Amino acid sequence: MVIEAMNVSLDTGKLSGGRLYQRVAEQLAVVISQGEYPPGSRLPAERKLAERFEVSRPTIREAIIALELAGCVEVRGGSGVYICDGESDKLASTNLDVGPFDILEARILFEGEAAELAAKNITADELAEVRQALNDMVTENEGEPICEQADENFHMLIARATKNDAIVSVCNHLWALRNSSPVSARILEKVRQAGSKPRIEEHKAILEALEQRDPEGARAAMREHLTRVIQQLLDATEAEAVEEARRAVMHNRERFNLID
Amino acid sequence: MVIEAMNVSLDTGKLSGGRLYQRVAEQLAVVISQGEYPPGSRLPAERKLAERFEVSRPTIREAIIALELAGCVEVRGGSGVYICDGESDKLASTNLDVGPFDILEARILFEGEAAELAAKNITADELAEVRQALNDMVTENEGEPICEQADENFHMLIARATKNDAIVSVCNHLWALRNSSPVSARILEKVRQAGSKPRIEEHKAILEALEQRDPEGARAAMREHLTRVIQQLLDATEAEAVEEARRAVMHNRERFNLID
DNA sequence: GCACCAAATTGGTCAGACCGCAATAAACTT
DNA sequence: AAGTTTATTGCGGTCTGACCAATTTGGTGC
Repeated sequence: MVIEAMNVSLDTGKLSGGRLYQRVAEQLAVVISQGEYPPGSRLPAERKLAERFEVSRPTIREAIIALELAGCVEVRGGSGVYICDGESDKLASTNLDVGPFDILEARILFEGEAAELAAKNITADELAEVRQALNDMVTENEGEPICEQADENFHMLIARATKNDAIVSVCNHLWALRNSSPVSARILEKVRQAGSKPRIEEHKAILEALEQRDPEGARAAMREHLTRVIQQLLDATEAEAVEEARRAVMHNRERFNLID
Repeated sequence: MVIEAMNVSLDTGKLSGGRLYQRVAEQLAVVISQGEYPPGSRLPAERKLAERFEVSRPTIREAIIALELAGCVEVRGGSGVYICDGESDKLASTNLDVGPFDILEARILFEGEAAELAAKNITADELAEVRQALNDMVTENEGEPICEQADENFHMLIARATKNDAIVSVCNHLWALRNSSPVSARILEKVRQAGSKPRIEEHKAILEALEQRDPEGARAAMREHLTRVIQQLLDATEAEAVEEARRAVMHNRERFNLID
């Protein structure tokens, strides 16, 4: 028997992840967070859900497993799937699709302060590592992925230099947000195409401030750097006139006139 | 056709969870961590794994999804399943047991900036919500859990007032760290016993700065508040002379002489 | 009203099939 | 011989339909 696969509609636009189960999990999370199934209540049977979301039962099962691992639901064999009353924390932090502007703004605020603290606590060894990351960015500027990696290393090394695990964790979180957001991915791709050589000088300024143990200077250099990245993003997205990106632009541009 | 189900041996003793996929995921995680499949390498095909673990392919898929959500592996459609060079990324951000001092220090840096931004963007409605949260803290100061909740609400509302989802996400993350850390829980419990009335005044100062749309004042008030919390933590832990907490004290006290 | 058992419901798992993508090998072109 | 295109192979992705096991439910008889 021939099966017609992939005729799934779900044309409400692609949500996160190319995987079907992820889209279903997200939809499921939405209807749950909207209160359709209050905490403690039971979700419809897998078979019904499969019918409702127009996917097969295995897919529904996978989505439920995702929610289960996220701590949103509890599965009791033979009985049903129950919504945990564990707030919507998990849902919010997992599914929140944060735009690149928000992420960069947060990084300005946070990494600026982190750089200031790092300048006070960084060791010679760590300075060497940061310098190495900068070198990687310079020498391998053609190989995009490596450059991206070096960029992340640069910033994470500074975070680590603060000797504060919470700061490391937050920076990790921000990079994870950036990498997981589909919107971010698309916009960042455009920036990548436009080339980004001048970033080197800005990173260099940060490094020099750190080397001189200049907290204020490090903070300023970091904010300067990230502000310029935002500026570049604004230009890139404006040139493309991407619909939703444009909305973000208008929304953010006015806000950024207030910063610095 | 009649299928012989549940004749699976797996008699290596019951592992976690009654669910098959969880046991398989655990076994898989073990063989991966033992180096049988080094980071970057590819896992055998799902069909082979199903054969090896004596389960069906759907079960293997579910186990792989669990590992994927845990950040241990990456699934590339049409290609295979690859072991992530894990590093500190997912594991660290999930398991990292961050101490309360680090969290508070990060909050000083981040929430201070967030408050500054919030003062610029907060609306009248949001101000009312913040004021309500403060009231909850005052009136129900005896009921600890409610007070805790009101405290969290107070800070999260300010984060939301920035209109920046990334900031909301980060604050969420910091509170999650605080709540998930066993060390934090223990130390915070001590502080709770010592009473914490004066916090009200500090929160009030933050609210007033927000009401006056005073960015600098809001930042200062927030940092003042959190700095005092740290001070209280330091005193509480010193009085108790908790071993590891004391180490943290020594480590942090000298550092905080540099801040502000 | 209560204990008990059978049917209905639900999750758990399985086997086999088809689809589209990705990587590699083979054939072709230059 | 080197580079480019195309066919092949393998893999994950998903679907279907079935059966198993545990729970729930409703009836039944006491």
